[in-house]
Amino acid sequence: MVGIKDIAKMAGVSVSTVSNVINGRKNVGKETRERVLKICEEMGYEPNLIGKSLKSGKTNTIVFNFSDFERTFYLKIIKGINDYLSENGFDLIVCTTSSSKNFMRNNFAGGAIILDKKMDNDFLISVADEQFPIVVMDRIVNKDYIKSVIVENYTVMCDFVQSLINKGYSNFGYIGGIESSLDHQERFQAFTDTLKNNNIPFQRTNYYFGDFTEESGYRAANIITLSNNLPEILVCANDNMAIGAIKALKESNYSVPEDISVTGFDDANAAETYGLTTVTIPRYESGYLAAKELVEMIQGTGNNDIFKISAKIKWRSTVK
Amino acid sequence: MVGIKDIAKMAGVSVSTVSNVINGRKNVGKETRERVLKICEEMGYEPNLIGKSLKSGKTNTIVFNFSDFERTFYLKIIKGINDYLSENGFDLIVCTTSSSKNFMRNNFAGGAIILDKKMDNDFLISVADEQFPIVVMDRIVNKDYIKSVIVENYTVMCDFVQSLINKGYSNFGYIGGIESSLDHQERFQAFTDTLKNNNIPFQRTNYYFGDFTEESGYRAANIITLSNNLPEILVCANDNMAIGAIKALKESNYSVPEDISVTGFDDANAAETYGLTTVTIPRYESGYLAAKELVEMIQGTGNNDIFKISAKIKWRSTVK
DNA sequence: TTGTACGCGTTATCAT
DNA sequence: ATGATAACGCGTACAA
Repeated sequence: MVGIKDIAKMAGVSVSTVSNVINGRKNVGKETRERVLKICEEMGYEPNLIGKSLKSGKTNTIVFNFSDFERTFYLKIIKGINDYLSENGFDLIVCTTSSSKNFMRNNFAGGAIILDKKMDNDFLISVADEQFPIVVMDRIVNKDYIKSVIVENYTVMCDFVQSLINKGYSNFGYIGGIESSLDHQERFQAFTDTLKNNNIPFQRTNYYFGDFTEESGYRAANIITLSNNLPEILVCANDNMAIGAIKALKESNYSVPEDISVTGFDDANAAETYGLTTVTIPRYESGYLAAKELVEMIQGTGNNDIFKISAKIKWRSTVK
Repeated sequence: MVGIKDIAKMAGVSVSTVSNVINGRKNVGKETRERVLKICEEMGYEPNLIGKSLKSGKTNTIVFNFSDFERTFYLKIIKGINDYLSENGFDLIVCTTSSSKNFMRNNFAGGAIILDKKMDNDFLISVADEQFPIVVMDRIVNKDYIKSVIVENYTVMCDFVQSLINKGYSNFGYIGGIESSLDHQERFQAFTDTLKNNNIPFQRTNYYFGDFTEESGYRAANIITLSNNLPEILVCANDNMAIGAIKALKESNYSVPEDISVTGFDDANAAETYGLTTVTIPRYESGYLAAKELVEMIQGTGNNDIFKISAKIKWRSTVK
């Protein structure tokens, strides 16, 4: 590995001169500057990030933390983040939780975007400061230098359910889950609130449990077909469960949407294949905006208000 | 940020003693050890990786480089890599090309796994050495300390086509593409070689061009339906094109596989939905094995023979 | 314009 | 058993 020292030796100057040349300072003679640059070129010199960040305490590296390898839309978020950061001269490193913590504690990185729920709030609160701001996605953390970027589930879900009511649906079933994520709580709250505002009853017996996998939606729908009270429409907390439900319903010879309508949430890749009516979350854009908010905090122009991303209803064929 | 120095001050000992405690050396008194550990705990001390690798010149960090955000199976590869590395005490950072280069040039990282084709061979050859071995996926680079991990396309494709011939097919169509990736070259070579070995003619007019997107498969199949020579079976170079072709065929009222059979390659997520007969590539395993090979090179027990991953035929309903 | 000395966090070596 | 110090690669303040 060729370092600043080697260059200095070859150019017959001191390391500080090399450092000055590399960092574009003007206190170097033209002839010396050119000679040093030429040698750097020839030797393929690249500054050592370790030495650099060790000394300066500054860095252009951003950490993105995630861990759910099942959700393919995470790639879209990463792409959004990557695009904004590379447009703005930052390096991105993507890590899972344990590695992320390593890179967040030293001043190796200049900020982080956190998606993984396994990354606990206490840790984030302990490391976030002016020198290391953090953006958290899909959760809310109230602390200086921590900004929350969340999907506006509540509003869109209210709109969605209201639209369904306007279409004439009144007998609703819901497949949710035990998972108490903020996302899901909001979706379900919006669901019940909107029904209540329209004086439409919703009985707890019409709430079915899943775990957000296709398999669990399949099981839930099989149970529903065995009940003597088939809802007109089955609202599912995500697409995977909705698709599982559709499979089960078809196997039991129910037509969708003629006999029963089904909706999802996420607009996963498979949603289009099944013609599933669902809610599109702008994943790429949310990554891009999260990165933008982070960079603004780093540059001192940001704030830590909650940033809400709006979603859109995607009407397809599983609803009449 | 709390460092070894702070701990030393609080415990009233020297930094060396703290270092010795942290690194589990036995030359420390029991009472001192306990006191230091307690303070570390209280202060939330974590060793600084930068200082560590600055001193030792060694690192447990591995770079994984990729950039194609469209291929969702990349997540499976990453998971495979991540699992092996975390089981073996390495940290993984995932970056796109430009950032990757930054982290590969200093001794910040101890090795790299390269998937992105944009990362040119010349660069890889220039940085790979004993201190920084590299695993390349889906390409072959002949150089010490660079190991190639590739999917064994040729053999499985030969088996696949031979099985189809054994089933009685003899009039083949092929949707390939201009992309001259090693992967695709091998698949097509295996296709033509196997036909030739069986004395089955394949005319160039039965080769249709796509660009590996669903859309291009759709267009290609529409052209095929307009020809007066519908093949018995349409072999596609990947699943996306096969699915596009199936959609086009169905829209033209051809039944699959009754009127025409279709095969893909990849076993993408949607393949199961369409009942597509295809070839499964063990993505997770290939990531896991790539990481394993890299770690072995780092530990000096590896070699740079080409590592071939075998794929399996997945028979579904689009073939008779 | 150039060079010297120091500090960043850690570990290894040598001394006490 | 414990401590003092040099070293890693770089940037920078300050001296020459």
